Amino acid sequence: MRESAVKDRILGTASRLFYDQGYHVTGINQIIEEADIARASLYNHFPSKTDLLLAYLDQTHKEWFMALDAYLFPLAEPRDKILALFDYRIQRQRRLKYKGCHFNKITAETCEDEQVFRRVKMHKERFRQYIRDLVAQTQHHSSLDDEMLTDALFLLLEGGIAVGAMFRSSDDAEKAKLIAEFFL
Amino acid sequence: MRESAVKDRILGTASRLFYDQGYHVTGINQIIEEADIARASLYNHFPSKTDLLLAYLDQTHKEWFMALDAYLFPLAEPRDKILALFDYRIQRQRRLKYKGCHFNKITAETCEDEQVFRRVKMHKERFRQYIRDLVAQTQHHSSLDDEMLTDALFLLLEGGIAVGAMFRSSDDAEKAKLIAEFFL
DNA sequence: GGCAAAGTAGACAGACTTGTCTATTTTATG
DNA sequence: CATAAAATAGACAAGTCTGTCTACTTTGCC
Repeated sequence: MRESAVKDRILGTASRLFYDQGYHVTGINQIIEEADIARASLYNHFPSKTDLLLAYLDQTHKEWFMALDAYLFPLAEPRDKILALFDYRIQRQRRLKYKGCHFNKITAETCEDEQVFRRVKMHKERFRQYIRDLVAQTQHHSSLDDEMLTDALFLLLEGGIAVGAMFRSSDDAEKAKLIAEFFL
Repeated sequence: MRESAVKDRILGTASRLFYDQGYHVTGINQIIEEADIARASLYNHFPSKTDLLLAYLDQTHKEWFMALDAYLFPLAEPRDKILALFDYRIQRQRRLKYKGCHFNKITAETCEDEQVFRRVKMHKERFRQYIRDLVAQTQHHSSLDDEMLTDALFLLLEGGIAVGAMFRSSDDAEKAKLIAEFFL
């Protein structure tokens, strides 16, 4: 039997609230209410609020890369794929009302939890590797070597999204894309 | 008469805790305890926790630019000043244990407060302007125009610090500096 | 139909939260 | 020295938080 619909609704609601409002200001009571499920159901599926947080991070990580793969799939040229990385994140931010990167947000909120920290690092390192693989397939006319180009693209992307959150805008991510085009 | 030492101790303790642990997990009780002052003293100087937050942001903004000015003051060449921007932030992050930008952190925590939002935007826009002024004084051999170079530097800096917070490291900010040197 | 699993409703404990208030003591200054 | 301002200790209200528990109802499956 598939995962219960109740569990999905709990995690979905919690994820939305954790991202939109923040983890610490989101209470179990609010999750219960908005997901319209019983208190015991939540604690049956997730023994603690921390477990819910970790499930949120795992789920977000998984969904994030699946959506990215789907977004880049139609494109043939590695260079186009790299530029589409910017579009992917810009569109996503537009949909999410410019609240920034999920993993950046949770890092800013929960400083000490090692399990959270590990997931954040894993997600970002994997994204950097994703870029590295695309760069390796591209013949760019940049004076930077592949590794530095990878870092430049990664930092422009992360910077663009982070600044975008502070300005509630995609302007900086768009600028980041324009700058990236100069390298490629 | 100068501002009371008690007020300074309240704001100093609150600032440290807001940054280190996060705003929402820091309670008034903890601030009182660690600052070693009376409850009524806190509410006498700061009518609410939100006022304390705004004072924290104002104070941080002010101190941030003063320390930056002091850091760049000995340098003559605009190009050196630009590169020193990276060093300034790297050293600061090392001292702060790589918890990232104060304004990025508070943005991630408090989404809706317009007064917070305004201060964050103001701080970042002023920093961008700071870079823009330095770029205008530099004769760089970049194919990017002044405005794009400004954005590139700004985004590399912000990206480097944000990523550094997620990895608890200054590696990415160091890389950002190396990339920036190619432009200049 | 029967039976176990899953879900529900809601009370409850114990601790924490922000902010107010009173009463007292310390400090600074004319 | 006197007087006003500032700081203190601590009780208190009213609400929130997470997590546990009991009792009941619905659901799915053999």
